Amino acid sequence: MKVLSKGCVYGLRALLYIVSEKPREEYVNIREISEELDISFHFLTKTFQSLTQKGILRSYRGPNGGVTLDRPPEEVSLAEIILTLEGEDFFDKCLLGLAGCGQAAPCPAHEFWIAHKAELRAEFERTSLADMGRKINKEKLRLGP
Amino acid sequence: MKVLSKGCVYGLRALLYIVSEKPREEYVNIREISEELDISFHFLTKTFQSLTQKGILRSYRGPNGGVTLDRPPEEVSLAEIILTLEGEDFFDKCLLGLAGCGQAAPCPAHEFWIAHKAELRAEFERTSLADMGRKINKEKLRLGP
DNA sequence: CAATTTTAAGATAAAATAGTATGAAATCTT
DNA sequence: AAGATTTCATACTATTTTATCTTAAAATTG
Repeated sequence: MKVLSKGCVYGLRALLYIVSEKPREEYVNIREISEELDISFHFLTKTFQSLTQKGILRSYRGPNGGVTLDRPPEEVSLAEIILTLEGEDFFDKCLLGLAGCGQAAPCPAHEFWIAHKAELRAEFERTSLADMGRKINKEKLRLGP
Repeated sequence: MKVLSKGCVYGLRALLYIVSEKPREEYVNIREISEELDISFHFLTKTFQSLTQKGILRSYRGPNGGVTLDRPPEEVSLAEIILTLEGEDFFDKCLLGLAGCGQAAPCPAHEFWIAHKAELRAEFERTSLADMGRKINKEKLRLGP
């Protein structure tokens, strides 16, 4: 049950690194993060662009530039990060992948699947970056899959 | 949030077709199912092999051969079908895809993710093929994604 | 024995995902 | 102002996964 794409996981790990290792408001060099977490620099760069556009990160170009959280980590939910990196329709998919599935023509799994997705979304909404940062296991952040 | 592979979805749709359209114990021609549901015959064939090996389906070769449910649909859970077609480790994966994540070295999402997977699994366990068959929307079964 | 139908394994193709390359724009240092 | 640094943006390539097709074998029927 692979739920998140690699890009999304990279983004999450990187955000957790920033939250747990760096002072708030300090611009962190992307190259440093990529080396520290063993993630391709250019790939991470792309992921960060989406997070910057969404207002989760703030960026600064030029020497000593980098990225930093644009808001306190308490105000960034896991849901927002995932929706940004996986697409806003993340929670809208039918379990059986049927395009026409919906209130009007529900698939046999529609009812319970919709309830289940709502629960999951709520859980993701109430989990903030700060919450996750607190639970972090620093050694593990850098270990890939 | 794509959770199931196409093979798994095909298998489910095909099982639902058998349950809802055919008398119990009657061998159904695989080619017929593949044409009726617009699924590649050979692909479906492979999927059915797994279901047969698992004892969900029973098969019969030769003229008028085919597949039929090996057990009453009340006794086949959605969980069993999914575990068969997606692999037995379906519910064991870390949200962040970290190989080392577990009780000993939990990732920041470990706790709630494990609870969530358990719930989902329970839901899948108590949903039977018969339950789903009852909710079926015949036209929709054949529409692809 | 000939026709039919599932089983099985391997090759091929298509799609999705991941990663790379390049150059432009912004900012800093001198 | 010039040159260095660093993010931004887009386009391209490679890899992996998923899906499909090909071929041939085994079982069953008539």
